[in-house]
Amino acid sequence: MVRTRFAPSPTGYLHIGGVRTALFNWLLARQAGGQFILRIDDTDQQRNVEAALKPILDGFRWLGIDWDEGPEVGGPYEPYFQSQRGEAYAAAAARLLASGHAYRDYARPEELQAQREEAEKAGRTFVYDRRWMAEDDAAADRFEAEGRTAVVRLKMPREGQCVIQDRIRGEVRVDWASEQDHVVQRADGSCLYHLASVVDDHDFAITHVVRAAEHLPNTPRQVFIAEALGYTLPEYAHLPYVAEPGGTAKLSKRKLDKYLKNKDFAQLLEHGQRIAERAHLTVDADTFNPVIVDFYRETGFLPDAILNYLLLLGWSLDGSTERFTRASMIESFTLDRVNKAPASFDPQKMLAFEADWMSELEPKKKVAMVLPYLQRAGLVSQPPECELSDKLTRIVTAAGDRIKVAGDILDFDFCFVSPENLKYDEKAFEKRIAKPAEARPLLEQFAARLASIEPFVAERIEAELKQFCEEQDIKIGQIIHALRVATTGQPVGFGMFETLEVLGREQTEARIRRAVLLENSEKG
RNA sequence: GGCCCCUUCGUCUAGCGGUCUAGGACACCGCCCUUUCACGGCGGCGACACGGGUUCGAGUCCCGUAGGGGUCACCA
Repeated sequence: MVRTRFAPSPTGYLHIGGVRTALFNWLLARQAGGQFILRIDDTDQQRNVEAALKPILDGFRWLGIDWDEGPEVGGPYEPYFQSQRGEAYAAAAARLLASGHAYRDYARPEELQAQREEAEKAGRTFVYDRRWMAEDDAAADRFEAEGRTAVVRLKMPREGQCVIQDRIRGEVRVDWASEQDHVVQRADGSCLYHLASVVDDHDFAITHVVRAAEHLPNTPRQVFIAEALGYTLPEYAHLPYVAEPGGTAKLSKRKLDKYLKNKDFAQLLEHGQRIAERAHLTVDADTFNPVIVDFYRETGFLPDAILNYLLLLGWSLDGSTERFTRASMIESFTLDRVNKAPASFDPQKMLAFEADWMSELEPKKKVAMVLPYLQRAGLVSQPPECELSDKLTRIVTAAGDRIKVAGDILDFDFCFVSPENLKYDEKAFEKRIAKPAEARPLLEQFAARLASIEPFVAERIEAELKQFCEEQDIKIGQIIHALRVATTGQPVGFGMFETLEVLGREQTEARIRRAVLLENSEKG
């Protein structure tokens, strides 16, 4: 049986690095037919755990990373909130005390701090001399008479080594002497994270502790606690962390300013912001960025693409397989092929995976993804008219790879506005319509021929325009750019004939006539 | 600073002593396709951090050096 867990603190957002850690845990459990558990590390007792947890659970749900036990679904080891398991931790602390693996310590924080600074000044490693350790009740009484209160501290070994067998790093050895007598229980009886974590992993029957490498230095003390409590150690696997774009430092949500200096990161963010703005999304400036999962959901990424990208950040099957579906990643994932070195987050490659997955999405699904953006932008009525889905299918098909994320549909907003509301790109209008002397007459003449195109479909439109060019003895390039600007307002877009078909005969004609009559000053 | 971890193209990586004049992907640069922008096709640029060993032979094993990172709480 394999049981893995991901243990988020309720912080109000789901970090992309956290998703990768969760993904690896999830993969391991799914592949073995085991369980993936979500445990909430809220020993810090925040005010509004529920609200801070929601974005995290929503994020996992959206990504399709489902948990077998945890918040909302419960499970045989309820509760899964550390804040509700204080008694279990306190009992463990008592056992540690009883067995002599921990002691009551009456030091005041400032006293220890002073010792610490002194040691640092003298250039030696701080080792607590256990001056305020109470080994018996008499000592405890004496300290209490001084008005001191006790915390429970681990009585760490001061010789020998802790040997950790890590599934990714191999054997890691640390001298016990370099460890501190960590506090595991406060004077008020509440317990600290390391004790809680070890107790939970044991009580929840976790078999594999797969977590970020930053926890590696914490592992000796956890091993000490687990062994003192007589627990069987779980398998440990410390993942290299996800590094910042273009760098090697750990990706953090608090260093956005720095990441903005990375061109690719800034570009991705701007891409998202443009979508948010046009779709009138109310986004939280604090969490709307490529480090946080919400960003991808709100701009219309595919969960499969994100998972695929994250899977390959620090793991590979071989030198060439890039594309993984959920099923294939569950089948192929193994811990021993996880890399040891940090992998830097590459916004461009993330987008490349997204584009790839999007290109294989059937039109029907694309339409469904894209529709909410048009509705929020106020470009289509709500509920949509029945012809709309047909129109959207044609747009989405014609747009093809140009729609990388669902929100990109708003690049084609010109399909949905009335001729008088069409906005023209100024430079394009100047270059293609205002300046060339032949543009307006050609447009007018072609507009006159629209009526004869039957049916009004791309193929027929193309034939008609080509014939028109032949008659006029011009190259197609001499009119098509003007035609594009006149009908879409844009210098670029998808196929011209598909565009006109989508717009329809009346719209096409009305737009050409408006463009022809338009003075430069009123392109608005 | 102590302790721990890491080190192949700009980035993600393949490589588990000879098949490596180091392979793939993203990015970048050309060319082709083309009504624009994309897509696509073809080609190009581009890396074993350094120094010692071991070995007939090292990207691959060992030891140093350098660099990078993580961590050192009555936070999680």
